[in-house]
Amino acid sequence: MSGQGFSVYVGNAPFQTSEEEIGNFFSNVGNVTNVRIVYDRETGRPRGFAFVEFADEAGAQKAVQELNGAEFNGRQLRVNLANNK
DNA sequence: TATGAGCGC
Repeated sequence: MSGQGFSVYVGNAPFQTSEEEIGNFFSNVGNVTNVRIVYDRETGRPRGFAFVEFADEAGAQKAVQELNGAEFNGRQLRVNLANNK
């Protein structure tokens, strides 16, 4: 059925936010194993979204349920299951 | 000193 992995897509994130802050925030719903902020290859600026990887898929799904729409540094986060390439 | 939908080094 679902081929989705343990990574979640985090959109609408503040431009000035570190992976540590994101990991700390998502650590509330599960065991975060990795956080990757997506930067632009051409300019090097943050593109405004990131990916958070969880140790378990349950943590990823809980992050979607609990943190999707949650406020983070004044922005409302968009959390969804990542494509997991 | 910037920007704001969307899926990646």
